[in-house]
Parts: sequence; C-alpha cells; structure tokens
Amino acid sequence: MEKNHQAIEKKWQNRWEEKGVFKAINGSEKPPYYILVEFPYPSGAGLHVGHVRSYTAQDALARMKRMQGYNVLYPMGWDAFGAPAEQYAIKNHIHPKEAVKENIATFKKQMKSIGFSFDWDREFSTTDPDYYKWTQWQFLQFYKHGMAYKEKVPVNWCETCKTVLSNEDAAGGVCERCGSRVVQKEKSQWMLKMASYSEDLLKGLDDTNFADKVKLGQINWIGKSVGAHVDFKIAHHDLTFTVFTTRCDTLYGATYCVLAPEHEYVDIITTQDKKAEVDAYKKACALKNDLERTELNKEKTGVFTGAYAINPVNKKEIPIYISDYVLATYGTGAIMAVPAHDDRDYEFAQKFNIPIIQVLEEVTGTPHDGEEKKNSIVAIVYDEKEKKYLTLNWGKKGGRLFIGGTIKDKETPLECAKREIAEETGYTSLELIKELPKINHHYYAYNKDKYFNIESTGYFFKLKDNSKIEQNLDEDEDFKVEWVSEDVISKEIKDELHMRTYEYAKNPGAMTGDGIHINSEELNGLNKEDAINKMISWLEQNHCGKKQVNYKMRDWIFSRQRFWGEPIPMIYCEKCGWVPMDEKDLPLLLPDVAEYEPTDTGESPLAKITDWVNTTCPKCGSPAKRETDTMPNWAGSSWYFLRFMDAHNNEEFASMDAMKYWQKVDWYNGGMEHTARHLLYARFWVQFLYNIGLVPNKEMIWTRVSHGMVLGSNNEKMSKSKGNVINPDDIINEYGADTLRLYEMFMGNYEQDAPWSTDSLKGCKRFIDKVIRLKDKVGSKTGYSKDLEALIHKSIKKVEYDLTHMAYNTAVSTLMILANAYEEKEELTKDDYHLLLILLNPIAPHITEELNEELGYKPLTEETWPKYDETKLVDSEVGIAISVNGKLRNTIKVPVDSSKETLEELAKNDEKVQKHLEGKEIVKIIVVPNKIVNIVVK
RNA sequence: GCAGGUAUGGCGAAAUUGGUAGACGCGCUAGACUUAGGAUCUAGUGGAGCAAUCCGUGGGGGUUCAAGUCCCUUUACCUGCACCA
Repeated sequence: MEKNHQAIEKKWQNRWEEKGVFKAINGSEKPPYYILVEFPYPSGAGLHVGHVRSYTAQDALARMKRMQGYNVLYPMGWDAFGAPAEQYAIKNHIHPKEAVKENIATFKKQMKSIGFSFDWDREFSTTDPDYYKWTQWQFLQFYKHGMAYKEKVPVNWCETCKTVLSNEDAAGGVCERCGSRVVQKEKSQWMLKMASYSEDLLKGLDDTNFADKVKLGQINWIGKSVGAHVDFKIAHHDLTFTVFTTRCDTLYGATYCVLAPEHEYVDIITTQDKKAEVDAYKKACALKNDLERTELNKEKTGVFTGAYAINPVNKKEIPIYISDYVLATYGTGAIMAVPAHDDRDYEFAQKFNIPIIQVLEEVTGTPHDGEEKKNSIVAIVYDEKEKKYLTLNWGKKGGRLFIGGTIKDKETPLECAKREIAEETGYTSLELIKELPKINHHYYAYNKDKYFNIESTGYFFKLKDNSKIEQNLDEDEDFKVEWVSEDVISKEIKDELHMRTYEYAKNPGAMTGDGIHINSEELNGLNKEDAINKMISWLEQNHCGKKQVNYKMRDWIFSRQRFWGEPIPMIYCEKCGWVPMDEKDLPLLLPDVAEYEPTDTGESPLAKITDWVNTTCPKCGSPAKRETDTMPNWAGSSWYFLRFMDAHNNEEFASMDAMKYWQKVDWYNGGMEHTARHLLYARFWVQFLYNIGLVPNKEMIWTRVSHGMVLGSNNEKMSKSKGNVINPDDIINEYGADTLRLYEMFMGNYEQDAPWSTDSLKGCKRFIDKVIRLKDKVGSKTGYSKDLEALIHKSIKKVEYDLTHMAYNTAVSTLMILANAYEEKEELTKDDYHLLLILLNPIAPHITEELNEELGYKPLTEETWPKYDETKLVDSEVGIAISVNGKLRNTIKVPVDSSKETLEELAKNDEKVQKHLEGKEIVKIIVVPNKIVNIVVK
C-alpha cells in the first residue's frame, strides 16, 4: 500500500497555511520561545541541502516546543543586499531587486515544499524599503550619539571589486569575494566606534549561553591584552614616545626600539645620514599590502633611524629602528624590543647584530630548603664531521651527561667551560659557537648529600680538531668519555638541566616563558607576574608609564563603494559639513537605474546619478550632495532578529512591548564562520541600542549553536565545479520531504560536517515505509501495551532530550528502535501507534499527520507532547556484566535493583566465571548495582 | 607559529557521571517468498581462531578493581587567527 508522498505533503502544507497554525502571537498567554536560524542570502543557486539540515533541526525543535505549550516564534526572511546580486545585475543589465525577487520566490517555494513551520507573516527582506528605512534610522542614532564618524584611514582596497573591505572581509590580505589581492589605500570612510565597546562585548558574553567555542571565537577576535605603556625619551630631542608592552618586566633587556614606518616621529628623529635609507624603506612599505607583509614575515626588514631612545629604568641609550613588523594600527605603533625574550625581536636582533641581554632565566628541578648556591657551566661539544656530541657516561652513578662543572673564583664561565672540557676529556681545540641562556637549576647531589641551586651558563662548541691533552680527573670522577649521536642523547640524557641546555643549543631563540629575573636590579629573583606588577608601580611612581589594556578589535569601517546596499542617509553641505537626513524623510530609497558598474575612482555607482546625488542641506537649505557610499552587508543582519519580534511596525523598528514580550532569541543557529563577524556586529549593534534605551536587554541572544556542513558524497565541499551538488528538489520529488528531513537529522553529529549518502537516505525512506506498514497492526485496544510501556516512556524522554540537545541523530535512532519493537508484535494498541506518530512528527511532519488522520485523531499540530513517567522507565529485568580482573566473562539477567549481596553471590557462583576463579584468591569484589560486578583475583 | 576541533568496523556513526565498545542505519553474506526485485521477511556481520580464548576506540606511557571516556606525551587531518608587542 504505497503512499503518494507528493500528494500527502502538498495536502498538509496547504492545510497548515490555510489554518495559519504556525503564527506566533505577540503578547500570548503562553510562554514565548524564539527560535532563529540565520536568514539566508537568496542566491541564484537555490536552497542548499545544508540549509535543509539546520532549518529542519530548528523546525523539529519548534514543532516539539509548540506541542509542549509554547508560543513559538520561528521566523524566516532574506539577507538580500550584497555583491552577487549586484554582479548579476551588472552582467544582465537588470535591477538587482528583480534578481532578488526571483531568487526569494524560488527559496520560499522550496522551503514550503519541505514543510518548515515558519511564521511567514513576519517575512521580510533587508532590501525592503520598509526594513532598510530602520537600518538607516539606526545609523542616524549611531551618528547622533557620536558613534559614527568619517575619517581618512588606510583601508583595504580591492582593485577588482573596486571597493573598500573591512579587516574581516580582507582577512589574510585577500578579498573575500573575488580572492584577489588587497592593497592599502587612504580613503575617507564612515566608521562605527566599535572598538570602544571592546570591554562590554567581552563582558556581555557572561550574559549569554553561547557554546564555548563560539565564546572563545569572540574573545580571540576582540583580542584583549593587559600590559603597560612605557614612555621613552629620545636623546637629543625634546620628544617622548610611548610603547605598549605586555612584558614590562623585561625592560632591562630592551636593547633597541622600533617605530612603525608610519609613526609620526620618524621624519623628525631620523638623522641626516639616514634620511635617504629611511625614506626608501617607508616607500617600500606603503606599497606592500597585508598579504605581502605576512608573506615576507620569514625575513625581518628594517632601517636604523640614527636616533636613540633612553631606557627609563637604566638611562641607557638604545637605537631606534623602523620596521614593518611593528603595526601602526595596534598599540602605539611603537615597541621596545627585548630580543632575549621575544621571538620577533630575537630574529630582528640576529639579523641586525643588536646585543641580546637575558633578564629572565628558566627554572628547572625542584627547589628545596637549605640549598647551597653555586655558579656552574654545561658545555656541549659537537663534532660536525662525525655528527656526534661529546658526553660523559657515568654508568649507574649518574647516567649520561654533557660536560659540567663549577666555576672557580676569578674564573669566567667561559674559562671554566674550556678548563672542564680539557680536564675531563682532554680536548682543547674548540670553537665557541654560542653562549646559551642561563638556567636556574635545583638539584640534589648524592655524593655530597646536599641540595644545590645553581646558575648554569651553557656553551655550545664545535670541535676544530682532535688535539688532546691528558685528562686530569678528581678521585670521584669515574666515567667514560663517549661521542654519541642525537638519537642516543634524546634517549639517554635524563638530566633536566643538561637536556634543556642541549635544546637551547639546537634551537636558539628567545626564552618567552616564565622564570626568575636576573640583570634587572630590583626585579632580580622575581617571577614574571610579580616583576610585571613591581615594574608597573615603578613606572607609575616615576611618571614614565602606566598599566594599559589593549584590544585587537578596531572600529568598524561602515562604507562600501557599491550600489546594492542601504544608502547612508548623510548629506554633505559646503557650509555645514556632514548633516544627517531628517528622520521623517527616511527611507532614502535606492534609485532605479540601468548602470551598476562601480566607477574607476572608487566611488559608488550612485555618484553618477546626479539627480539623486544633488539635494539641499537639511540644515541651511543650500545645495548639497548625498553620501554615495552604501552600508556593508553586515548592517541589515545586525538587527533583523529584533524586527522579527514586531515585523509590521510602521512607527518603530520594533516596539519595546514586543521586545519585552519575546525578551531574547532563545536559540540561534548559524554557521561557525559567522561567530566572529556577524555575531560580534549584531551584539555591538544591540548593546548600542540598549545604551540609548531602545531595546530591553544588553544581550538579545541567549543560546548560540552552530551546525556542521553537508559535504558531497566524496567528502568534499559541495560545488558545481566538483559536480557533487545535491539539489533538495530532486530528493523531495523522488523520496519526499519527510525522508529528506529524516535523513538529514540522522546523517551524523549535527555539529560536525557529514558527507551526503543517497544509500543512507534510502534507509530513511524504508523506515518511513515501515511506520506506514505498522498501521496494519493497530487493533482496537487503547492504552499502551504493557510490554512496550518501559520502552515507550524511555523513548519519550530520549527524543525530548535529544531534540533540545542537538542530538538529532540519536532521536531518530530511538524512534527506529521503537518501531523495531512494534514490528515484533502481532498487535499494537491505538495509543502505541499514536505515540510513535507524535514523537516522529517534529522530524517527519507530513506522513505522521496523514496516518494520524486516518486513525481518526485531531491534527498533530493541535496535539500535546506526551509526558513520560519516571517510574515506568525501568525494565523489570536488567543485564549485569560480570568481569574478572576487568575482563568481561559473562552477563546475567537479574531483577532490577537486586542487592549488592545477591549480585556478588550470583557472580561468584556463575559457571563461566568460576572457571576464571579456579586456584585464585579473591582479593576484592566491586559491585555497581544494575551495572557490573568485577571480581579481582590474584 | 598560536588557538580550537577531530581521530571508534567496509561506510555514516552510538556510548549523559570512568562500569557489558560498536546502539541505530548503510553496505555485505546466506536463505525465504517471487515471472521479476532497487519490495519485504529470516539469520549473520570488528579482527584472529575449529574452539576455549586472545586482540581491538590514531601511536606511546600513566592513574584505576575498571579507561573511547581522566592525566602526560606524540602523530595526522580539519577550521579559525596570523608579525596584535
């Protein structure tokens, strides 16, 4: 008895629409529940099976919540401004709004054919004048509260798209849209003061229930770092510049400073003899875009200005360089460089031969009371020809070590190292490659029964030739001198000090970790944290610095030189400057024209439409010109979830009453790729509206979750060029919307990517057919079948839990298990079957409604979600695992809640278990009721 | 380089607090019913072995009566950020 899914699905979709069963009612008595999916950009390609996955997931939740008595708001709309529609329009010479209209119609038809329970009454597009009127209105609020300003800034400029890109759009120095290289260009742009919200955006996360990875993404993007400002005077100038550092504890190790090439002092302080070189370098940097800068980060570049800065802590003069590894846009555009403790500075210092002063030494070993202090050395000698290292094999006494020794009076560490090598091994012909960072080591010497704390200096030598003198050993020195390979060293050298010294020799670089300070006067002996605090107090007392917090996040560049975006409602008047449009004149409509190509000068196509551009100043009435830039794509999506709460309001963007009723988006689903940008913009926008009293909460989104992608069957991202695209329309035609929905819920972990499999899809079709067949078993009895009761109650609990915890795949498998149990039975009660239909309805709404109607029940959209009974969740019998020494030996069936003693007896006397107990002594028996018995034997 | 994530049969994957690894589905094998099967049903299906049994959650170590799950270490892949001082 084959069902015609196409007819059934159409029938129920029409019925739902006629009855308006999915309408959310503002101010309803029922508790509100707001479920949101990111509204799509209606592309020409139509709905993607990826959309189906997340919309179905949220739809299942919405349908269950409705049955549970909630007033559910599950809206849908269109984020339709943006480049693709504009490109399409340029190509085909039609207005982008025509293309958008067509695409929306396609999307909407597809969505309806899948049976999503959207409240279509609240539908809108960001391109509707009724909507973007409020986007413009909100921009004016930003402006009026001093949060929007126009400024000439170096911006990311895409030569191909002829537009400015935000840092977010130009991540990695590549245009997000067209993939071409981004160059730097000075342009006057509208900016929103987002950076000033950094701390609030960080703190606000505490008032959300975002997934941890989402929160972390936001935290990283905001990029807070706590440090200090330090003022450096410039020698022979009456000038001071400030650097930002998180490591003011290393000030004594600062051996040079670097200014960004764009820094305002560069021209002033550069000495005559350096001027040509500095100018050339500045010019070269200006030509580089972000990508080239990063590409070249393998090799540091820079130029000495000829000027010197005075280190405030020790009054030493240190050279000032300029280099593009210092960014003009972060911190103060200037740094103090501590090559011993910063990787980048180390690299630069190496290249330019700048001194490296260690001010922090790593600590190894464990401190102990009553330690004796010593200074000592560890010498590593390398034979390049043989590729071997010189070691001393102390046998059982001390294992394998490099050469070590204590520094004698009036001996330098280097002399000590050479002496020890000669005495212990005889080798004398050595070339010093490198002095290694000092290490602070704690250890216990068995031969002397004493604890030591040593400061060890490492030396790395190369063996020049084999010339030797005779060894000169102490009595207690009993070792073999052996040359060994790297392998042997990594296996046999266990001593922490020697191993760390060896690692320093092999991988020279900065020591960026914690330790104790040296060469730092009053900071000596302190760890990193204490030294930072002490230094900050010192800087503040001496008025040459202070504690300072910095953020990576910058202000939001809010202009685009495009046609297809919200016009920025600002007017430029020669007399009055920038004047905001009168609010009552909004919306400022996009004109209808035939040419959308951007201009070569980087102005928006709107600039060519003189009728539109020329206007009068709202303030003084003189002739004036409109702003021709439009808003970025992210503008409309920054507040759309507020509009859904009150979509038809002509007086306000949304009334306070409506927003107070819905409170927050309870459950917001979107792609992981939007966690940094869209979500941050939206939160910033909302926080601003809250601060001016226009929304009820500082955070308007409670839970944010993200979904994995649906990949092609070859495990690659679906794309036309790879030919692995699945069109949902085809699947619906052949298998039905319910099958598609069911499969997409079943395909895998919702938060992870999952490949498409048409075979698995067929399995889901079979399951639906099975549910249809089960109807033949339904008899006239009511109430649940006794032997199914426990499983039924378990299933209700599990499905309910899974749908609210994004475990859709296991919700489906639970239903499959239930159906399998039904199939075993000769006869089912009406209630047995009705229950299965209710539980399955959120995921497969059409077929369940149909079967439900055939059974004579009221529609499932009016049904109440069943309640499970905790007391009926357990079976009367339970399987107990019996293991011996943790290995499973048998499983037995016992009445549920059998006592520990009973289980222990049963386990010991079990035939299969006894075999493993023979001749052994029982040490311990662990009994976990209703789970496991583990017998430990010897 | 930094941060985050993932790693379990031939495949997609399960395993709420450490407690019977592989639920559920796909595929595969054999059989039944059939003119036919891409329908349905029955049985089987992690590996080795006739079996008892042994081995199995990327690799190595550890904690525990007991580890996919906790700790240390290491590898591979994915994603995001990338000179952020």
